[in-house]
Amino acid sequence: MSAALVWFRRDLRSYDHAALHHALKTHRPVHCVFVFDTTILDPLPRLDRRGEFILRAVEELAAALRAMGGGLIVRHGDARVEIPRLAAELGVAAVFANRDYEPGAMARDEEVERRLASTDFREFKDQVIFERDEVKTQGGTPFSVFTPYKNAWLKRLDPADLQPWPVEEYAAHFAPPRDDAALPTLQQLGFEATDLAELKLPTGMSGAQALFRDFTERIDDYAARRDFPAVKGTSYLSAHLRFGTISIRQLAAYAHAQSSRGAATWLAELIWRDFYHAILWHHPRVATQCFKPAFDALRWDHGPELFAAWCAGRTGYPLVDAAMRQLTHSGWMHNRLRMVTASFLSKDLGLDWRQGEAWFAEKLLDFDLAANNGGWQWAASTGCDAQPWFRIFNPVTQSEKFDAEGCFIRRYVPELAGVPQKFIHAPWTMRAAQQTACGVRIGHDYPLPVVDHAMARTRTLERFKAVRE
DNA sequence: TGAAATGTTGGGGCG
DNA sequence: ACGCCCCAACATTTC
Repeated sequence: MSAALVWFRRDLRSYDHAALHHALKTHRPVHCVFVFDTTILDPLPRLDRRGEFILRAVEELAAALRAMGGGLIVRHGDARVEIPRLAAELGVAAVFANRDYEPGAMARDEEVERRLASTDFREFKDQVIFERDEVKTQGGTPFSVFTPYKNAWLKRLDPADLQPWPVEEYAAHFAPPRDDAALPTLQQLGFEATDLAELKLPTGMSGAQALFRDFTERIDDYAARRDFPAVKGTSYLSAHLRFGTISIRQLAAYAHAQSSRGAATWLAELIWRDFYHAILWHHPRVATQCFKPAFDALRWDHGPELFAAWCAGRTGYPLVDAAMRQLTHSGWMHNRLRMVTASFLSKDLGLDWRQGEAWFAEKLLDFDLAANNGGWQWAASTGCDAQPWFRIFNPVTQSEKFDAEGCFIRRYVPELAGVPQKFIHAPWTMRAAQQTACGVRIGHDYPLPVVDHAMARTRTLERFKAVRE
């Protein structure tokens, strides 16, 4: 048996791991490596929480591999250079990795494969249940509408698709730990300490499992509770799915085995994730352009001050502002609010969805290009199976429906803490005396609405009418 | 995974 | 008793 190298990327776990399983099964000894990739990390802000989240996950991964008799080699540099160099140094016959579907990652992997020369580069499906063109229409074309995709996905699903890829039983094939496995510090990676610990977001595989265990107690209520940001209704697993500290097969298998409406609804969300990954793989152009080319002609407004107000959570619409502050404060935003704020940016402020997409990409701990892009194009009505362009969220109505008592608003917009429920969704409708009574001056302590929704709606309808068909 | 505009219906007040 | 109006409640259509 020849030696192999398993390259960890967005699959930071030591169980149910396709590349690790296949490497261990067919090679010996098997080395493991993680590269803190400077081409990815260096452009991030110094206070980005992802540096620490990844470091914590890699620490736990290294410990778990050591516990099985292996180890994790760690490099800090350009993966396109580090991986071929390490493969040559170790004299491995093959490099194993789990497939990544982002255009940039695919280009990187192709470059690595070229530089590996005679060393095999083997990639595996791991981060989704069905990848690329595995789910297609009867005519063999890719789906561009979710519901038929989901139906075909469910029909195609076989228990084998949800089986874990075992690791531990092949532990004897691990190469023993080397002496160059020391982890860099956060500072050496170029990041400053963040508030990740204060946020109490569980990290690593163990943190992911703890979150999942907690969610299994609530999954049956998911359908009924998921839309209310003040309620603990969602799984809070998104960042862990992003970095692979939990296995998609473990989650999908659990959800599929349940019979509740909540579990079925949550499984549909996991299928959305597969769907958007397939869309990005089939249509890499969506990363920078509208899925529907006709909408590339949309003339978005130029409004740097409006964009700044949106980012800062100072638009004057309480639910939008609470959501934007939740994002900055915690690196996460409730999914209902991702729709509300995305709709507000593109339909109320009239700004290019790519501006909002970029802000989310910078701020979200769970940022994933495929899902983020898909969600933004859905909200902006430029995407596949997007919401119709004339379907425009009313930020006040959404607030009344999904944060009726204003609990969520008051949590993130303390200026409005004293505003009575009757006015919490539209505080500018209070008379001066009422504002004084509840301790806030609208336009002074908290902004007046930066746009009028009714007028903005009319403008958006005109904007889209100009380019429809 | 909307909301607004418009249309319809039916109960109650009233002359 | 009856027609008329008002308007809430619901349904449909339009964007």
